[in-house]
Amino acid sequence: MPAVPTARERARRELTADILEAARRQLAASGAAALSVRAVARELGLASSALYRYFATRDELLTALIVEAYGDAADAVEAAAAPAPGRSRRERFTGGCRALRAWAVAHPHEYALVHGSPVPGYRGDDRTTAAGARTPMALLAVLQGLPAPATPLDPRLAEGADRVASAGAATGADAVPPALVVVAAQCWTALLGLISSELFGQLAHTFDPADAFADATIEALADRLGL
Amino acid sequence: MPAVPTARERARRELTADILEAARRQLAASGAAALSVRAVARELGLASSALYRYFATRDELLTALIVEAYGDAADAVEAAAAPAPGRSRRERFTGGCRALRAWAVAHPHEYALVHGSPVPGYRGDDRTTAAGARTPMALLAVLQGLPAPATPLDPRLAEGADRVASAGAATGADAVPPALVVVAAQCWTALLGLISSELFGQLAHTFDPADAFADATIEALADRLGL
DNA sequence: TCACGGACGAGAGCGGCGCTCTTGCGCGGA
DNA sequence: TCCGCGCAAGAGCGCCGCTCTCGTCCGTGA
Repeated sequence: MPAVPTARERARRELTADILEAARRQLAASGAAALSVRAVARELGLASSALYRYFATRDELLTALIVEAYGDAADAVEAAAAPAPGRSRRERFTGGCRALRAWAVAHPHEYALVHGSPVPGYRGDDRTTAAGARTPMALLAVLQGLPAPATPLDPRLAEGADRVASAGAATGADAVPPALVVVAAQCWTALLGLISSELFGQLAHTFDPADAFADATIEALADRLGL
Repeated sequence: MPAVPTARERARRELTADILEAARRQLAASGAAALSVRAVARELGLASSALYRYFATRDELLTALIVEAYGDAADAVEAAAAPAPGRSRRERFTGGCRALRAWAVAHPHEYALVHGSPVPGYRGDDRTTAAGARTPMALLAVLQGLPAPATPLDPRLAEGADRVASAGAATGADAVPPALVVVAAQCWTALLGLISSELFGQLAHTFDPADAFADATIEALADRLGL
């Protein structure tokens, strides 16, 4: 590994980035199922077989996009949920939630890719699960130092709550009581349900457009967390 | 339309049913994206072109399966949420929610078909939205006669709540105060989020297996509705 | 400096897909 | 009885993911 990369290495890196960019564009335009290796190659003026030197499989290309999407969403949420002067804990939480919804509305295909039905046959690997943990952990970090809810912890949930807490400890999101971790997880699934329902048309002809409904729901989640 | 169907008509009906059955089997085995007209035809010993006399398009076949899936889920939920001697309102609600989750766990591909990311390019039509309304309406009907929650109705949500209420009036699910309709809709999206998170692997390495987590979440929803 | 190995892109090709069109056949209403 | 329509089959089009082979050219070690 030389300090100065060879022309080959530079070219490889650049072409890899170009492929990802074209794939990203196709994903945003038409969704994951419509993303085809051949179309990406066409857009780049390459033979489709050439792409397989960079991504062994369509699934690998998709995995790269999934990791990217998780990262984009997490960036937005972390920025909105970060501590800031004059920003209350409740505002950090609701801001983070709203940021995730806004990102999802702006990037529906990317959201569907990571939080919709898994692409058939696709096995999430460590890269994707790690990338996917960032956003919920950012929201969990907001709850640090909050008192446990009045309702005691269901013993059947203790193991899961500990797993979450220990995962959060690595990212500084420890010191959240297990019973609160459970409530937080419930709020997390509720938030995903809210966004998915809106994007996937479950709210058709009811609360549509859904801005007010989303805001009200997020406030209700904050209430439930005691924020 | 004769009282006695001709042999042609009988044959057409039977073959249509056979096609749906084979498609159902493929869906359950491999998911919606893997369902192919050609494979269904192969299973039935037909030329693939013959199937297009019965379903003009792969999407139409998928639509029929979607309507079926909605119906199956609604049957299960309605049975569990129906009034019964010695069954409290809370039990009807939580039973209905648990029934939906149980159906989803038993039929993950069907659940993904109706509540996952929409099949790209697929436009839900009136048939699917009508079929999809049955389950939430069954749960809403449980709330008939319940008092409105303490928090007043957000005026921005009044229109949507009215739409839901008027849709529910046709199915006997009227007499639910608008503010409660909003909370019910929030619980509905939360329930979908709970089930989707479990099925689509968002809970991986945390609350997995998710039975206890699901039960606790459903009880929390009942609490929130004042049941 | 040169020769060789390996990375590279192009092209042909395989099997599968959704979907269309044509062809020939047999049922059923006039 | 005879004609028309519904029907299944087959060929075919353009797409897909993926593989293999082949000629080329870069980069490195001798």
